Amino acid sequence: MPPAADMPKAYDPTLSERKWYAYWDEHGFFGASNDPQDKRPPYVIPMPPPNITGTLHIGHACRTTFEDVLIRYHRMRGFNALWTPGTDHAGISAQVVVERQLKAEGLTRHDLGREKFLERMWDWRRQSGDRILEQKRTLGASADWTRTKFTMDPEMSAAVREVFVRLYEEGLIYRATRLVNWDVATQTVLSDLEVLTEENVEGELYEFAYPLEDGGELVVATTRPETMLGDTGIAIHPEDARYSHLHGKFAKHPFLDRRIPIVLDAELVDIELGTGAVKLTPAHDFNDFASGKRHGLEEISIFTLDGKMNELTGEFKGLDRFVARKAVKKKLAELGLERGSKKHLMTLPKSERSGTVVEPIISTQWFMKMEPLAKPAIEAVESGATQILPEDWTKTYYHWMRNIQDWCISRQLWWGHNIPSWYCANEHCIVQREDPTKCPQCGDTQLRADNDVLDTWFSSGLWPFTTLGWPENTLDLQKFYPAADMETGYDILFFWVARMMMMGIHFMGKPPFKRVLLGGMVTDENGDKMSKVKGNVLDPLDVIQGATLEQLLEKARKAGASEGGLKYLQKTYPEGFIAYGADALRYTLLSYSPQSRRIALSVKRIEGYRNFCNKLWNASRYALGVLEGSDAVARGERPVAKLLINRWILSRLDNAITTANQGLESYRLDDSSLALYHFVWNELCDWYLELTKPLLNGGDAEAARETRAVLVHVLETVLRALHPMIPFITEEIWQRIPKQGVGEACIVASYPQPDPQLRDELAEREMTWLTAAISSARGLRAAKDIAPKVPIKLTLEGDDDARRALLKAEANAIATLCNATVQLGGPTGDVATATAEGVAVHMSLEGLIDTDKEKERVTRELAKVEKDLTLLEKKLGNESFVARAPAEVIAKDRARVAELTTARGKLQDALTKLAG
RNA sequence: GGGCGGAUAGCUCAGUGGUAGAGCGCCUCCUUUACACGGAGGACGUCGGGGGUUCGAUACCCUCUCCGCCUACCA
Repeated sequence: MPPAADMPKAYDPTLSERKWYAYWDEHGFFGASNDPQDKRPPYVIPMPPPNITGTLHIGHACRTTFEDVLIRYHRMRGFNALWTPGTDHAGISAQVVVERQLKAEGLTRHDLGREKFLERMWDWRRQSGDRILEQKRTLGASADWTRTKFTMDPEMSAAVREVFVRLYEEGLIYRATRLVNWDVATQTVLSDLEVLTEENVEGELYEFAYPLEDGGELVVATTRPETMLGDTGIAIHPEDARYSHLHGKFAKHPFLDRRIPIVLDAELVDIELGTGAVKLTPAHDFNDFASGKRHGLEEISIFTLDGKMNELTGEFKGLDRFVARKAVKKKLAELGLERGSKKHLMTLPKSERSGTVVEPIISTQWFMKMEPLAKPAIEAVESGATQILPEDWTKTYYHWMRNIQDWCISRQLWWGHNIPSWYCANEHCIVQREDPTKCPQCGDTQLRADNDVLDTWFSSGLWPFTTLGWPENTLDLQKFYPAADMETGYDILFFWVARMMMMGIHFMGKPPFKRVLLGGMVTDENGDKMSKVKGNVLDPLDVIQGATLEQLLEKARKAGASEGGLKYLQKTYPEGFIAYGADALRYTLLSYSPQSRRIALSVKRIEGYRNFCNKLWNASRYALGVLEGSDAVARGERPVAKLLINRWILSRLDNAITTANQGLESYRLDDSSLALYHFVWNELCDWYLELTKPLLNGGDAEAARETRAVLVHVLETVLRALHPMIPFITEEIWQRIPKQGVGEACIVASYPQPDPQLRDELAEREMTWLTAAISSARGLRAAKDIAPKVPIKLTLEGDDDARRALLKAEANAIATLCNATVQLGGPTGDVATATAEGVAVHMSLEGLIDTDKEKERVTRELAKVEKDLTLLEKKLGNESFVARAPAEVIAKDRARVAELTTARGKLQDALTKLAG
């Protein structure tokens, strides 16, 4: 392999162009190749097939990365990383996007016609599928096994139909006429989860009077005056003395020929609120509907499906519902029935799909009973059969599952699985697996198919088993059900995960996965949800490959960004992005704690990890340069080390590897990545590499040999440890390392494992003394403003024999790192003194003018020591503490007191000298 | 109204019953032979307020305030 010489001085983030693939055979043996054309059988496609789709969102980048790290880790541990990754389900986003496109063109799907609309849906899905594929590939996804299927594939459709019919036969799916949420723009029913509420909309609480049959009037209040056209009752509270005489009487509808009964309803009416009398519109309000059922009131629908007034509304017929609101108010005013109006803050239910105000209407729809399905799904989590991580979410899961309502599964859309039901002339409903030719009840052959389709989440909820060939008992099904991990965002815990749990348990007898890993939602750096309209969407490809502002604007425009969105882009990224590389983006995404619900992705942070990659790159260049021409070779085993720094770095390496493994095993990838980051930058680069320099140039051949052996081992090992997170750069460097018997590529090498035997506590303790001495000396140099080039004279003093021995042994290293001449002993002559970790460093001030600055510095240091000392002495003087605190805590504090006391003495001496 | 979460350095966030951590930002110095995408040094926190438990609380319990998210309802 080419050595360091051909490595550019700066890390090139675009090296992700060079990619290594893993393959495996039937024995689970992993091999590797950097030739994408390599088709050694049984070659496993390293990428999902191109027929996938989904939203374009950096959230997917996050999940792809998380998943890929786990895959790579498992592979390196030697497990067959047969993985069942999350699918991109087939629905909602595509419909929203295409419908938005149509809206922009001034069209609705009805203008386009069913066939053309579906064509357009497929087009969009193909495009977005290609795009996601590209994103995943660029990010380095290396799945050994993918199982991504499109829920609209024909075989899926057959499975969906089977599920529907079975649930119908079991009585879990039924047809009912109920009040449902209706979207008047797209003309479909919505499930509760698809209705969004807009907070604190300023509305009007309008009051008007119903004339009573026996004379007089009853004043009611409403935020929706037009619904009075559908009023069939007025409710009063049974204990309301103001109105009790009206019970059983009737009001007269002012415009329509209708008698309106006055009923008592303690459940609905709040005496304090409004006028204390409630108009009832059972056909258009959920509470009124319930109240209407209690009192047997008529349900009169007054809207058409597109949100206009229907033929039952007399003169208002044909008006849009909001126009009708004004017209009704005008008419009431003319009749002298208006009784006032107040401003009223309320929440407005809107359709997630179209953004229009949702209208409750009475409609016949398909429903699914949820309670019998939810119960075992709750039990699965309670028993631990399925674990939700982070665990906080289990509470939310239980809460939702325990309060679950029946699910309206039919939609009046054109994109989705058809509901396998048919109706004859007598309105008999037929549900069966094969298309029927005649009605089994009346023999009618003129059958009409149900035009409705199923809610997207119905088929998505079946995904864990239908993609594996269900209802056939295939090998795949036996092998891959249940999956180990389900990795997704918490925002679809209810939509998708909960439904997969219920359906999986119902049809397969066990929950579909052992763990549910919920990641946070990726937002922009202000914590706002990414939205194409707002222009704050970060495309992973732009971050990885770089993009100019013009490119960003162009892309945003295409995606339908608003003017404000474009301005946001211009302001936030005036220069566009430079290429940060896939490794940097991956490392950034991993560094966020999975506990947090929000991942406020910041470009600065990505830059920080790009810098880390550069650091690693250059550390490797140094190491490879040092190794050149030597016989040092990495063998995957720890070399024997006698020298302090070598023993120390090996011990610290083991520490980092321990934490990395723990993190990977507990899905705390943030812990793993932080531990390795810290090891590489703050231990390997800041200390070890610097300390190898005096050893390698010191003329001691054995020391240099040992150091090279350790250096190559540490570098090779840490690259393997980092590989799952930053695969591109680690593979690139790893291929250049002189090594023997550690495999053909990092992607298939083994993951370093911790070994408690490798810990060297003595070395770690001694190293704290050494670094303390060096840092103290550097601090003194900085405090006295002595340029690095000017050599200084240091006298080192240890509190005990162990420290004195260490300082003596490492005098040469200290001299090199501090550009100093070093001797041991107490302070002589004019010196500046610093102490830490039981090590005092005296810097000679000969030839330097003594300044007040030095006094100031020592005084400050002394004050700090004394403050700590006072605190500790007070603590140790507390009898309760000494009596009750654990012995080791007390011993630790006592040792610290001793150390601080010595330090105080030295500093006081120094101060006296300065004064004298 | 109900549920869940959060409040820690200027910003974004980790964390722990034993005298506070990271990244970015800030200040000073340095182009030293791996790295200026760098190095050395430095400043900065009554860990939201108030109670309690404890020898000891930022951490555990209670309470208040503020902020998110989810959910129900508002004639």
